[in-house]
Amino acid sequence: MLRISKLSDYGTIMLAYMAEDPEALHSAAELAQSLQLGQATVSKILKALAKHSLLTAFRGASGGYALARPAEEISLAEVIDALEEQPFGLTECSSHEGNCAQEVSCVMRANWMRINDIVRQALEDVTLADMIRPPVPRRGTTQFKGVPVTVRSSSGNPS
Amino acid sequence: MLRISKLSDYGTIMLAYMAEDPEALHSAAELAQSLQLGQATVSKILKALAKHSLLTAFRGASGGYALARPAEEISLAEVIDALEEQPFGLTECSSHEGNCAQEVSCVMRANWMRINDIVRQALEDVTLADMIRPPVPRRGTTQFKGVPVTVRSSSGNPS
DNA sequence: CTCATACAGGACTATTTTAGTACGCATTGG
DNA sequence: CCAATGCGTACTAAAATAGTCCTGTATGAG
Repeated sequence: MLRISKLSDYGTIMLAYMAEDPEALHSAAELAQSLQLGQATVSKILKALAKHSLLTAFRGASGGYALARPAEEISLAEVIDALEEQPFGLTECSSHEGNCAQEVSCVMRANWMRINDIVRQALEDVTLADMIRPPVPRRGTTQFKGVPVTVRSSSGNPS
Repeated sequence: MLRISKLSDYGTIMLAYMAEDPEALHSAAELAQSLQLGQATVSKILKALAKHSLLTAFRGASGGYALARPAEEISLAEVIDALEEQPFGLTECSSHEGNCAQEVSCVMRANWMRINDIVRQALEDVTLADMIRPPVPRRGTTQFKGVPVTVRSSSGNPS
């Protein structure tokens, strides 16, 4: 379908949870407990996130995980990249080229890729910090209506 | 992952194929032949599309299918709606409410829904007519209206 | 120094989803 | 009438996903 995997979903929730207390070290056990998820599963997700440098792991007794970066700098796209198996792309064709049997499908590929970009961008424009913030119908400027999200341009000197 | 099903992919291709010759009646056999797909599969997809009024079916000898509407009026969102099982939504939570065990996840739901809207919109903005048209790098026409994809924002300001 | 705790990495199993096929029924043009 | 073609549904097969477990390594506490 058109849905992120449960692992990514969990991962987002876990990261959001950790983002609310970025200083603390969170162990797999704690997270599993707090979020009511299987410990083995939580552990698996944490490992993947650490491997992709979204989390920093501390081993040993009283170890655990902490966000590797501020929540404002972690986008959903990164989380998904870390936890989904397949590359990214709405269609198979959009991720790897080559095996289109038909011309029509090849013509469409470029179009799919453009749609992909839009989705991708939407995911990149939202950070963990945004996710734990109450709904915000609009904040300063358009929140993430396909445009600027982490808005700091209200004051006149964006970039 | 984050990918439409093969059925939707095929469906899009099939519709695009038909859109190139909207007057003609296309039988399942013909499509299977032309697009090199299994006839049973093609047939299954056609049925679903007809059921959702994207195609009009003609039974009996020398029957077949034809687009129910001009290609300009059929969006990818409709195709996907017709061919995907689950409702639509990047997360489970965004489609049906209720079972969030945690507060964090509930706070996030609204945010996911916004992201959903963006994706949805991107899919609604593209029609079959667009898909069979060559790549079209340009924006600002009626092509991929609405959603500017070029925005940036991944700069976090963690203060 | 030793041990319990906690992460690392990988293999494995179970479950769920998706893809693909089959088959009997209904419709219709020739 | 009958062969072509769609209709509906049930079923099977394959693949992807989710979830578990085991063995190894690091490290803080006692």
